[in-house]
Amino acid sequence: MGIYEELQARGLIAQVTNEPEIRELVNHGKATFYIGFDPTADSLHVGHFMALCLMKRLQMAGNRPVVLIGGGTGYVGDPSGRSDLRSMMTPEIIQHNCDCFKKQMERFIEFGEGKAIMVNNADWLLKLNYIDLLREIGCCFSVNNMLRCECYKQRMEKGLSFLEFNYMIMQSYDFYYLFQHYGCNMQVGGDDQWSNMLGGTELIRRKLGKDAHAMTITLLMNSEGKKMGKTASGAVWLDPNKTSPFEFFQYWRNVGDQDVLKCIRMLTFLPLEEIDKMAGWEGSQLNQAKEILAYELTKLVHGEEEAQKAKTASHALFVGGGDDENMPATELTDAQLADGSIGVLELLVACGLAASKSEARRLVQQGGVFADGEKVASIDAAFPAEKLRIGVKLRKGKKVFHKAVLKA
RNA sequence: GGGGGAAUUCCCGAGUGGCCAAAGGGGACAGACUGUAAAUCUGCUGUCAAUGACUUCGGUGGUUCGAAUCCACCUUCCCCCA
Repeated sequence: MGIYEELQARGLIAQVTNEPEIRELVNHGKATFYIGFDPTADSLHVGHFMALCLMKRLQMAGNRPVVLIGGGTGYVGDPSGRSDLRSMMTPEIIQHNCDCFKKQMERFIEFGEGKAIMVNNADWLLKLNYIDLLREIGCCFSVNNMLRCECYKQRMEKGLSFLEFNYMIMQSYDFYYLFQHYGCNMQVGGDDQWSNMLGGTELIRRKLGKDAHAMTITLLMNSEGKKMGKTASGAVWLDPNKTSPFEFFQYWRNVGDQDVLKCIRMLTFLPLEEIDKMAGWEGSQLNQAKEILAYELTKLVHGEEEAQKAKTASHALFVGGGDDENMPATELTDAQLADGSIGVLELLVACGLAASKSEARRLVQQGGVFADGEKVASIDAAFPAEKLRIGVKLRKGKKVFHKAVLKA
């Protein structure tokens, strides 16, 4: 089984420009492919992670990865999959985000001589001259065709600025540039990038009369058709300071039944035979699959040690015992106490379990708050200093645990 | 450049002088049921020293006893004409 077949079996390939040629290319390690990452935040998220994994798989099969950091395209902003205008980022923020991306990527992909390379499109895009670009590249694009692209169609009602309209041209130019300077013959990206990527292959064909390829990765959707890797409070980040390994673990531990196998197949590096065995699992046995998924992913992103810790903590909290070693905790100071104790409401807010005291009040009144295993019955409940010094284990709802400790 | 419309709470969306902290839906959160899943039902969803008070309907001023609602200007967006 070649790498192409494996990717297919894992459900990772969404669309390709020319299947036989791409199959030939990647199965024989003859592809030099690039994936672009726009510095839209100061950490990578799950979507990026999928792309990096794909990169790694292709690299293991002998192909050469090129990581493109969008230091230049970040100035423009990709309208794909967006219903509104992206807020414009300052050069400082873009630079900062680029640096953060670089650091995180080095954990997943090996860079260096004969290995992966990293380039930044700021190096060539920022130098472009408007008139030259229009004459050289602009003439190759049909506005009529561009407007037919899905990524713009969605924006025709809400408004699309000329700035964003140019994103496709920038991305196409990247491919054109990499094709010439790095021998890059394939672009890989999320499925929402399809039209932007075709812009590149088209440009190469028109300008150079040569064929380049494009392959898109299936977007990871849950059974409700929503993009995975998002929580109510935002993306699931790879940066442990933004999404702790425990939270990361729990996110995957809690995916729906219908989505577990798909996630394992697409995201982990477990052998396919092993995954196929799980396909028959049902009911509570599927719970095991979720743990495997959570463990494997946490291991990939945060390392084996953190994965083990997260798993242990999860077991302690949900299966029983009372191990609170890896529970998220908040340290209180004497200043937060009044008359040697602190009320539940204040405590919940201090620990970040409630956004306001009103919310805390609601939680307690609805019976959703537990302290050391006991339901907190009244909003007037208070915790004395002696108790806090030992540590109070708080539970909000069924799944949110937090420890509050008074600093000695 | 000319004309017409729009902006409401996390999102969609009602509200055209007092009965508005603002209908309805979605989401989120909590309870019951469960397997840390899904479905379902219930509650809840601005803040606070909480039968009350305070802040919020794009922004800034104004009219009024009283403004999400009326007026002026500004900002952003949409539609039509060029």
